[in-house]
Parts: sequence; structure tokens; C-alpha cells
Amino acid sequence: MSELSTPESSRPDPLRPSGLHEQTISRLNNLDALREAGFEAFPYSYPQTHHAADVLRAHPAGEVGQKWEDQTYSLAGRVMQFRHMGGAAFADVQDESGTLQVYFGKKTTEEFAATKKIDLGDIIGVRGFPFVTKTGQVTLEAQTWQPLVKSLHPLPSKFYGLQDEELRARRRYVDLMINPESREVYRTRSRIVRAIRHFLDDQNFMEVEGPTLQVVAGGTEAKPFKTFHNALGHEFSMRISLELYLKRLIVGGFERVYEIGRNYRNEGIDRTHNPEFTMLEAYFAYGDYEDMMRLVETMLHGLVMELRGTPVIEYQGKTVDFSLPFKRLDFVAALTEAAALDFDPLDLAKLREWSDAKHPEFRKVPDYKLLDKLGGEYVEPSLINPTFLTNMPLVISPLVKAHRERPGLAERADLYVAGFELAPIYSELNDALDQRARFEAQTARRDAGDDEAHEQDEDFLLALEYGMPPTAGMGMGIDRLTMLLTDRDSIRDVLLFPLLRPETSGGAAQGEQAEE
RNA sequence: GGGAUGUUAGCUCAAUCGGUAGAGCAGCUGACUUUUAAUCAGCGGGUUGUAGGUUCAAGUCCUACACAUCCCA
Repeated sequence: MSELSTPESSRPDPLRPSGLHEQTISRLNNLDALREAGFEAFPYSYPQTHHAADVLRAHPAGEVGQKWEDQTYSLAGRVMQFRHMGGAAFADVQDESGTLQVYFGKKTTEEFAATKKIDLGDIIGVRGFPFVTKTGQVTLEAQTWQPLVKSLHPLPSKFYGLQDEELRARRRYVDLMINPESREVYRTRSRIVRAIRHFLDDQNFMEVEGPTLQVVAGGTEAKPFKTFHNALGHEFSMRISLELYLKRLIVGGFERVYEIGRNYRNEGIDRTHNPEFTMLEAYFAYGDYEDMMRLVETMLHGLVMELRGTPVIEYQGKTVDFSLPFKRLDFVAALTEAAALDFDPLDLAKLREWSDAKHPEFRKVPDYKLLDKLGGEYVEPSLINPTFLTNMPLVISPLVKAHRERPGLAERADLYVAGFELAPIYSELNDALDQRARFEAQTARRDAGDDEAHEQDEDFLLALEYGMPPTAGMGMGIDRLTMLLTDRDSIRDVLLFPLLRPETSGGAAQGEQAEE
């Protein structure tokens, strides 16, 4: 105790380096006090028999003063609040299932005095029986207890929680322990992924894993991360999509495959983009984009029903109705109407002229991306209820079959929900010769300076040359889907560990890192 | 990349026209045997993001930088 009053006495104690925060010193002192009381400071296990929710479920209510002395529970959890009142004390102990109040009595609880040395944030084990307090709250009366670990840092405000967005992301563990709604988001995310797997497994899909280190990162337009394998002495790219390897498996004879996995794109970070993110891609042989639209709408409808119990949800104040069937909207027709065009937007020369006059900000957009850009301006934001925007331009779809009747268009449907793209759906291109020609057009774009254009993947072409059956494909961003179903407007809220700029100084690891 | 706003105690936030940097919670000491944002009394806790500048005087005004949030490309 006396050493607390003389922090300047700089003994070389590794646990008490200089510069420790006042509150950390106090906690280290309490740790010592618990040791002196005979407790093991860092026990190796605890015989947890129940969770907080089990106790509340078994004893939903009772008369004031009622006790169930013959029913003993051992709980373990983090102490979120502690109210000492002389001979009585109450703690709120939080475990994964929820929070239970624990009562410590001077005459009834072993080592009562040492409860003063419990700090907020400590994890303790408690054994006792339930009773009902004066105010009618089911509470565990502690017969014995023990510290399981000391927390060396104070918890954020119990009332306001942790508000700072950056800190919440950097110290997700603190966010999770203090903000219940944050825990709920990640639980929901887990349920979403599980439900998708369940659905696809039931449909006889096989879950597979493609490589994340690839010689040619293909399947979409994006800048990859580069890395290097020492033993092979070769540069590799981190994958930017799952597509090309899943198609190889279709070639190989697996007729229904899907993967839920990480993609890496070396691009900017904003509210809807993180450099690594999770995609679902699914492919099945002998189907086309119409078949896939039906599969996707069935899956999403079922997912929303399972999670919410109703097809109608709120997203950022907008009402989104997942009732079947989802709307189909022809892209060209929708753009023509929304932009009030008096010509066919597939006439790119006319479209260019019209756009340059009306949207000078798009003058630098290349012709082949102009249709897509205008769709984003005029059509997509208005698609709140799930809507398949069908028959997208062929030029932006180099891996997709041309429309069977309409030149210039692709058998591609993009599912929009709440104004953003959730899932592209394709009749996959399986004409190896056409695919080679499309890659060559992409290569020309690369040579012209578009470093996001597709790279030619010779091995993928070889696979197609062996023959890929007619195939339907789809991709869906799991992060965006989670945002939608948890009503979050930032991808950082649905990623446990979003990419953040590394802390330099002034952060948690302050001190030794100053440059010379 | 551009613009707006912000950065003050562990957390959440104040600080008037440029004039001694504050509160609640958390912490420490004490009281209290059914509290629950416990209560009561007392006490500590700050390089106001960083570096410059203006000024008798800067959390406040100016410049640059760093980081964050939001909006736009």
C-alpha cells in the first residue's frame, strides 16, 4: 500500500513500469491484495456450469424473498458494475448469454472483504443459488467466488458506452464487451452465413475453397494486392474474386459449387468498401441467369424470414419488402425512361453526345463504362425493394454470355436492394473462343491505361476449352448483406476487424517507438 | 484527390468577447446489510492531437502537419 504513495521510487519491477496510469496502478495493487487474500491470481480453469441466461430462464420470476437454496449454479463472467453497501454488495456479471446480478453478503459469502478488490472489468467465477431481491429481481446469492483474471484498464463509461468510431473498431474487444448492440450485429452476421450455407447445402451445393494466392487475379475489375513467395521466387496476387476457380470446378464435373471467402482489392476505403471483404459465389451447371434469379430470390426471402420473421424490414429509414417474387426491371428500358431519353441508349455515339451535354462530370468516363455510370445516376438509387436489373450491357460483362436475342446486351441481372448492388447474376460465358476474344479486348484496355481491366488467364481459358457446361453464376457481398439486415450504414460496423491505418504514436502503444 | 467538421481527464462531454481548464461516470479514502446510472462526505487525476506563429495573455486567433468523422469525385 505504501508503495502506491511513492511512485517515484523507480524499482525495476517489470509489472510496474513508470508511466503507468493511475487506474492501472490501482488495479495492480488490488491484484496483489487478492493474492494476499489467498486467491490464485490467474487460475487455469473454472468449472462453469451455467450461463446467466440459464438462471433467468429457470427462475423467470418469484416472490420477494424467495430462495432456491437447493439449486446451485456456477457462473463466470465480466464484472460490469459493482455496488458496495457495507455488509452487502451487488455486482452485474456479464457472460456471453447476458447479465445476471450477483449478491455478496457479509455473513453469507466467503471472502466477502476481498470483494472490495474486484475492479470493473475483472472476470470472476461465482457459485451460489438464486433468490428474489426486495425489488423483485432474480439474483444469484454468492456462496463462494474467485477472481479469474484482473482487468488492468478501466471500462468505458457504463452509461454512454464507447462512442468513438475509430476506437470501437481498433479495440473491438472493448466495443464488444461494453456495447450490446455491437455484439448483436456480429451474432447476426454469423447467423446469416450459417443460413446461407444451410440453404445451399440443402440445394445440393458443395462448399469448396479456391486459392487466395493467384498468379493472375481475375474474375472482376480491381487492383490486386501483390505478394511474393520466397521458395518459388515468384510474385503472386491476392485474389480479387472467387469466380475463375469455381468455374474450373464446374469444368471438372462438380455441378453445384459455392464458396464463402475473402477477396482482397487494393483500393480506397469508405463507408461501403474495405480492402478485404467476404463474398459468396455460387455456380450451377445446366442453368441460366433466369434460373439463378429464382434461386437467389428464394434464398434471400428465406433468409429474411428466418432472421426477422417478416419479409418487410427497415433499412436506414427505408422500407424494404423481400416478398416473392422480386421485381424484374429491364436495364435499357429503365434507363431510357428514368433519363427521359428519346433514343436507344445502346447507340453509344448518341449516348456520348447526350451525356457530355448533360453530365460534363462524366466526360472522362470511357464509352464502355458510360452506360453503367448513367445507370448508377438514374436507375439504381431508386431500387429500394429487391429488384433484378436485367440484361446489362455486354461491354461491362466480359465473362458473361451475350443475350440470346438482344445484341449489345448480356444475360446478366444485377440485384439491387435499398439502392445498392447486392448480387450480380449471370449466364456464364462457356464459349472458349469468345472468352479469348473478350480477354483480348480487356488486354487492349489495359494497354490503353485501364489498370483495372481483366488480365488474361491462360489456364482458365484452357479449362474452358475442355468444355464447361452451360452454367448459372452469382456473387453476393456478405458484408453488404449484413449491413442490410442489421440496419448499419457502414461496412466498418459489420466487420469485426476493418482495415485501419496503423497507429504510430499517441495510441495504445505509446512510448518506446519514437524515432531516433 | 477535393470540401466541411472535429481532436480537451480512462470514458462521455463543457469552457461566453482571447483572461486561473470544468462536470458526470470511472479511480482513491471513509460511511452504509437488498442495491441496480445506488447514495453521502472528502481527495487525487490534464504536454487541451503535433510543430510553429500572433499576443501582456491562446483550449480559443493564424499557418503547416497528423489523425478521425461526414459529404463529393
